Amino acid sequence: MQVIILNILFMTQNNQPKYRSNCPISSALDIIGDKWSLLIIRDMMFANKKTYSDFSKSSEGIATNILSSRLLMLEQLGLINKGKLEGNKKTNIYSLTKKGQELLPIILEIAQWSDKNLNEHLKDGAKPFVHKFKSNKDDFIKNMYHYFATREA
Amino acid sequence: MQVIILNILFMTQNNQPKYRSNCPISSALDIIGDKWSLLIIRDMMFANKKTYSDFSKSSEGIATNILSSRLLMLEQLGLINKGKLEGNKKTNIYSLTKKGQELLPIILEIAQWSDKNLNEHLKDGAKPFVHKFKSNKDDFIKNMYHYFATREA
DNA sequence: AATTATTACTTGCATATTGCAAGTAATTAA
DNA sequence: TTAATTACTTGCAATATGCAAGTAATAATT
Repeated sequence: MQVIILNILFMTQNNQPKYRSNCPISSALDIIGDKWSLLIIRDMMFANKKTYSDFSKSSEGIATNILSSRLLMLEQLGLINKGKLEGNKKTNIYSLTKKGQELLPIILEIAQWSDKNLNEHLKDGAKPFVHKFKSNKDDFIKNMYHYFATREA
Repeated sequence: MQVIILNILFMTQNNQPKYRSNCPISSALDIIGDKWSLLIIRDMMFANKKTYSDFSKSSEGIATNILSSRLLMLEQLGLINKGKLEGNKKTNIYSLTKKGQELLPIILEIAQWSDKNLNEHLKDGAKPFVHKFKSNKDDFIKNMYHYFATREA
């Protein structure tokens, strides 16, 4: 019996994550409903961050123990992969799986919501980005997926 | 100086909520980046829940103290309103503000993501709903906003 | 070859948040 | 007049998060 306790979800005896209900919204929140998971994903998507130390340098200042547990959880749930570059045995390279990449529309809708509803305190830097997303969401998302793919190669 | 401590965000001396950074994604997560806030919003949107006891009967089983603090936070941040029905001095009626209603696209994208990526354990009941959303997102959202408006009247 | 730096963590402990059970005060219903 | 409902609060235990320091392996520098 695996005893790894993840911070949000945890594994039952049969090694299945335990969800609060079978509602799709609730179940997603069991995974990404916290302050940090989506920020790690954000940094992978938009800042091309790949390594533990990359993530630990986020402007929000994630604690290393939280980072560690989140990376493990995201990996176990299949949102990210953990790998190495050849010729380097030290540095772990984290990358988004398809399942992880597909969080993009959620993140973009969040950005759009904030842009509209929280802009008293937000910097204007994200405005052109959000504006472009709004003008043609499907294209924007398609282009981002293509960008993810080319980045890997 | 107001000393109300909200569970996620908290107020500074000048009564402004304190965000971790000025990133739109991080700032939204300062508000809705927890396991419960979006579930309350979900219940208001899709189950037409309005009262404290409505919310306390969610299938995920929110604790009443958490419910209480979340309702207060959502109200203070302008995502929901608190009111009464005339002729009833007891029951509080909570309703979504525009700011709160506009979380709909986020929630729908979350539902779509779960439908695709978590469906081992999800019930099929939400499938037609998600399918309809996918077929024409803009229309779907417009119809939902219209539904919210007519419900109030 | 030896020292230093970097990377990816873990550990311990304090603080904050959540979960649970019980209690309360103000209505409203029987 | 009593009972039930509603909207909470309170106390305490359990979890999760935050912070500082430590560690082991690898890689870079001298």
